[in-house]
Amino acid sequence: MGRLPQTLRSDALDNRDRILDAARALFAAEGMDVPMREIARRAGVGPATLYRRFPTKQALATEAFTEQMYACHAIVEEGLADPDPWHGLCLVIEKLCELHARNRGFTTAFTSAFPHAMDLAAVREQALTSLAELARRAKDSGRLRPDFVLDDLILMLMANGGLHATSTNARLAASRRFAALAIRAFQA
Amino acid sequence: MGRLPQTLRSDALDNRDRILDAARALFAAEGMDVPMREIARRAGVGPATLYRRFPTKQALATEAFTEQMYACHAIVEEGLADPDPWHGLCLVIEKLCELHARNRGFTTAFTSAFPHAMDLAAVREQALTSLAELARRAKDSGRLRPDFVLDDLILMLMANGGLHATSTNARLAASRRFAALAIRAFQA
DNA sequence: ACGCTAACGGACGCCGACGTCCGTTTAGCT
DNA sequence: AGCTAAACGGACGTCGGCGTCCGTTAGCGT
Repeated sequence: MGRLPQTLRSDALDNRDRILDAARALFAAEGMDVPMREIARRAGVGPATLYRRFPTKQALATEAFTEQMYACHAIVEEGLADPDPWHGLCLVIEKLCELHARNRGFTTAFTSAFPHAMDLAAVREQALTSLAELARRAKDSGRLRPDFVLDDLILMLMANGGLHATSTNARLAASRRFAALAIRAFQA
Repeated sequence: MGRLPQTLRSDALDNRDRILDAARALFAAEGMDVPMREIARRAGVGPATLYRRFPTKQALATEAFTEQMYACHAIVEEGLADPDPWHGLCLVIEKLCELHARNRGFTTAFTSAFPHAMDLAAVREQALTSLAELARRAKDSGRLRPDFVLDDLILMLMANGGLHATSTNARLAASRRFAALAIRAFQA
């Protein structure tokens, strides 16, 4: 039972990065159902190389979206740092909707697609905790409806994912209007 | 160039009905991406028979959803008949959301999937006209926000389609909560 | 009852995506 | 420079859905 080397060769590492770049671009533009081979093609590698690094599409997606996941976290923290909690919450809603609108695939991966928690679950939970805290403060400030629950926001984010449109710009516009409506629904 | 008979034989007509039933059931439950063959299997016919009646999936969907389309129309008319226009509009929103939640496929067919207007366009337009009238009255009554536009409602319906869930019941629950939020967003 | 033909459905070939194997290339170390 | 094993990628077999052809069945009119 020989030990595998933990350190990738330089060319292998380079290919890995190119694969992730390609995956991110294609997932964002086309959604989660792009063929694995197209990602490989775009990255300039053979299918075998892709499968060697990421045995399954979920593994690839998990890796590709950690970046976006941390972006979500950052957005929430930023909102939490806002002196006006209601204003912070509004910013969070707007920015999260925009982020999701820019990434066709991220939304589906985030909400339904991957039932079993891809490793991002931890970050997700942390973000949710911060979000709950932000909501509590906003509620205290009297601007957020007292009967608001966190699930309402999650529901809205999931619904935001239903805004299909061929062009990214159209999706962005729809998403912005939707965020505005969501905010109106939440305010006291 | 022989003339084709305009009248279907009795067994053919029977099969046609069974195909439509199967299609409606499967489209509602599984969404628009069920294989044609599964519809045929469920209807108890061969693939050839299915393709003979409906050369394309869109043709089948168009026929299968006319019923739902008229249901939409009826819902809007019912809302229009309500003495309280705001209450009527709320009912319309709730019922439309529920209808879409019950039919996984209808939403996608209705919103984005079929770019070129399936024959239902006429009914759709008529429903939209009635809806605009209802909105006008609701606005006059002062309960609906003055800056409401019809597109906002369409946006919400599209977003409602993003509420994925494995079970129909879960989807229904989510849809109801969503409808309530939408109504809150719209009221003055 | 019988024949004509509409209608049926099993079977076929095609295609695109999948995941893997294996002969070839090349990075990295001496 | 030369060697070794890590890494590559083209090629392969499989699978599932698609749309069609053609030999068989059975409705309907006489």
